[in-house]
Amino acid sequence: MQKAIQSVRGMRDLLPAETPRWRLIEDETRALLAAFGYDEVRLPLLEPTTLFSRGVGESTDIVEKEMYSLQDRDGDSLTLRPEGTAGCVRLGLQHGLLFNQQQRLWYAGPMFRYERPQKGRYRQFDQIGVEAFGASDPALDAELIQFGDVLLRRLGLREQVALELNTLGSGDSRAAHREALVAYLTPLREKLDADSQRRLDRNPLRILDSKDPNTQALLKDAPRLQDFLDDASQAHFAQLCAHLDQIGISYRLNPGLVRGLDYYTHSVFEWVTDELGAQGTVCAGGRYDSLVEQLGGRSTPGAGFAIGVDRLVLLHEAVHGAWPGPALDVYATVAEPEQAGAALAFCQQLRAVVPGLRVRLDTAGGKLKNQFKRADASGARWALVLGAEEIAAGKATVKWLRESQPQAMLGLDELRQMLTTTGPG
RNA sequence: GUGGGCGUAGCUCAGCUGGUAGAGCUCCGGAUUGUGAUUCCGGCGGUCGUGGGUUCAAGCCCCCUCGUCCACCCCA
Repeated sequence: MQKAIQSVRGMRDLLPAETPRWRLIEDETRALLAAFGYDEVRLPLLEPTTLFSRGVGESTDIVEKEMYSLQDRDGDSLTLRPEGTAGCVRLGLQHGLLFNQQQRLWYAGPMFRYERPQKGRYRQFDQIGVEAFGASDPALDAELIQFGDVLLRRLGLREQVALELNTLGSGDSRAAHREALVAYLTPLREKLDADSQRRLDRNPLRILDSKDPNTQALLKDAPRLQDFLDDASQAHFAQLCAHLDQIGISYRLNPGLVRGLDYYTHSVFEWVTDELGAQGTVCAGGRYDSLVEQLGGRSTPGAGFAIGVDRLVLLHEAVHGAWPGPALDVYATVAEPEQAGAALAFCQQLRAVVPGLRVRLDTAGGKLKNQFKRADASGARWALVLGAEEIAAGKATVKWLRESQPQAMLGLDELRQMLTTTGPG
């Protein structure tokens, strides 16, 4: 025996028992996106590496150590997309969709980051990205949050998820605060915990969120981002909060909420649950007014968020448990191998006459007893027997597997009648 | 990248102080010539994750390594 080949670490297979739950979440999201007037785009999985180093930020964890990069045959550096926003902006610029226009776009598919896998975190993971361009009004930020609220309600997950909100202010105010923070902390460097010492160079904002009590004590008099917000930034955020109040969406202000991607400005938000362990962020996003310019376009405001499909699936499973029902309505058995051809024909006639009916024909053969065992295990509501007698009469024997109803031999028309008038089981 | 838990049949797991690898479920056959979910009988199924070491003897002890899960970090 050859050594069995396994899937790549952190890249999962989805088995038949799980895919219906995925489809439920994908279908609900797609329907809601249509209802909000969003248009679908499809993006390549592979992009030029520079798109991400320029878009996401040179010194972010994603770019520094998590990208799957490879050399193309002509020496160009390509990267498996670690997130979707940069690619979506690239698409908009390349096709002239952004300048002086309003665009509402969405896309779905896998993203790739080289991280240590754990619950809710995988090297290939699925996102549905929602992006809106051309509007700087906080009403857009509010609508993106409203979308998340409605989606979570539709999935029956709203009670398990809370909204966290923060503002980073304009690019200028963010930079000024960062400078002041670094100036304040640098003399204290030796007293910080190890993680925060590293953050001091990379992402000082995150130090504010340190779990180390010693570090927290040192931060008591640290410069606060709020004090650096200019009037316009403050007004923008106040307006967003007012909108949310008006549509009845409650939120928790979290000054420690700092998105790890460099492109965020003004509002940032996360939908968070505590039912998934450490990786509890189920959707997250914010405004990125300077990203388009950073990627070479005319300055265009934008905002968006990403839905972590893997995590929504996990949460749905944790909250709603077993799901869904059986995948079959009818399981057809064949008495002897000689009747297989006629059975193939009969099953297809049945599918044709009853649209949507799910009919599986047993092709494993063997004793009728075993075919019935499989019929039972399949979850189907009815079993059919196709044998010499039935074929000769152009009929099939129908047996109810879940209810006590008499077994009967019926023709195609009677069968259609019975199956279409029987309510859902 | 760091830390901890776990790797024994297709699945869930037992396996004592080192002494001939087990159970339940699944699957197949039979009791029942063409009828499941209950019962009874029988059967298939294992390089004990991999490689090395200690020992008369290793699933068990030691070392390496791989995989997996959870956490840190970070993020969807």
